[in-house]
Amino acid sequence: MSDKYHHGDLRNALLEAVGEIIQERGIGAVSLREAARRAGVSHSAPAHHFGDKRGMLTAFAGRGFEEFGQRMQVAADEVAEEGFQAQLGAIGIEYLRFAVERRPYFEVMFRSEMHDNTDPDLKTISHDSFGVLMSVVEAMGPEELGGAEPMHVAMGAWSTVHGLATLWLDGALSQFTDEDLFTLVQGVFDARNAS
Amino acid sequence: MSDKYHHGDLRNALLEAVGEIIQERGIGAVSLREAARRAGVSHSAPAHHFGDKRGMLTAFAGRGFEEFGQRMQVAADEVAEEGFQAQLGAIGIEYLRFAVERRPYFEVMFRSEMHDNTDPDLKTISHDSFGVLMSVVEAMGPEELGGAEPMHVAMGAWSTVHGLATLWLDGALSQFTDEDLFTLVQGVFDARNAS
DNA sequence: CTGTCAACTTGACGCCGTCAAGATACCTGA
DNA sequence: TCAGGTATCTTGACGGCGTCAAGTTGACAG
Repeated sequence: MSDKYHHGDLRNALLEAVGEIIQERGIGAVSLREAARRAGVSHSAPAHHFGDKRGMLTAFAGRGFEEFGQRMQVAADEVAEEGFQAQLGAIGIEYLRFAVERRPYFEVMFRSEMHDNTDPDLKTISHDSFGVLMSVVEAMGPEELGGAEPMHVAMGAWSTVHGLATLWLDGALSQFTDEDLFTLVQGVFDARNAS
Repeated sequence: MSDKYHHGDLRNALLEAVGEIIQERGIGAVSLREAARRAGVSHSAPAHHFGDKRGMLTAFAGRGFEEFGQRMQVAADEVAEEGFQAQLGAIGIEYLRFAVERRPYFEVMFRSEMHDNTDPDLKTISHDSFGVLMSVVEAMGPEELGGAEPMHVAMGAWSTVHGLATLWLDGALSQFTDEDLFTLVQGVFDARNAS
């Protein structure tokens, strides 16, 4: 399969390569030609599968959102019996865990200039991811919400973990280790519930 | 001055050009050569002032943090007599306002691969910006903090507004208008204080 | 076996960042 | 005043990049 003229699974191989490149050399090092090189094909083979660079990263982001959405759903389901606050906490922790463990996906997913955020498939799947959080909040009663709008509670939770994730990935929290990040988010959650 | 061999103020002109490029064509369109073109100099003139592309964006980020820190300080000072919660709110609003109004700066400031975040000057000035928020939180008494760690409260506030800002800039909140963004953050703050 | 079509290659174009070498203007000091 | 040095900017080159056009290969249906 490796020395065939037709690769057989080039599309997947290229997306795998994109992940490796980001992991090894950062998001700035991603190129169609480097991905092609790693997949063992010619420099313009990727264009036939993705159109252009943006198309390739859009497909990559789609893959990321797929795994992301599943992990959010699993995290929420696992603690469903422990109440809504536990679910929000679990989603938040899993959000950060995804950002750290799957950094290549996360970076492309939330960098609008990297992909085509008007792509219908991408819009659908990214919207679904947010739906996991939103459905938890919408299931909460007025007493759990403290009388606040569900949307405001959801956006507050989402913004906080997203902010922590991006600040950490951008090195703004270099004072903290990986370990610290999770004790930090727990502390932030606790501080919030306390006030 | 415009047709002199020596530009006279090239460094500033280039940084201005960078801002224009990002505003007009996005952060992906920034290049040393385009900045040079807009400043009316040859393609490799920028290298003499900034070393390389990363150096130019590091200087640009430094400019951004300078304005950013001043605005945070002014925002905190203006409502100093209204209490700590008012100060936190004012800082948060100003944070978002800066992200929206000065998007070119904000994007480069918080994209680690764009600049050199080991640069001593940049580290100092970005650390000072966070100091504005930190000093407000540290001035709060245990009753205002609800018994929580000051660092946790500060990180919670910072993460939330930073998350909102980046999500908005990345188009993840395309459902909301500019106007909505500020009513949204107010709603998020209110929802938090209510619970 | 043959025609068709998708998958991939080859080669070219202009833009990019970077480097080396050269040209120009300012500026100090005698 | 002017000579030399230095900072500033130009010119030209290199390889890597994204993209496009045209050609080649191989699978597969009839």
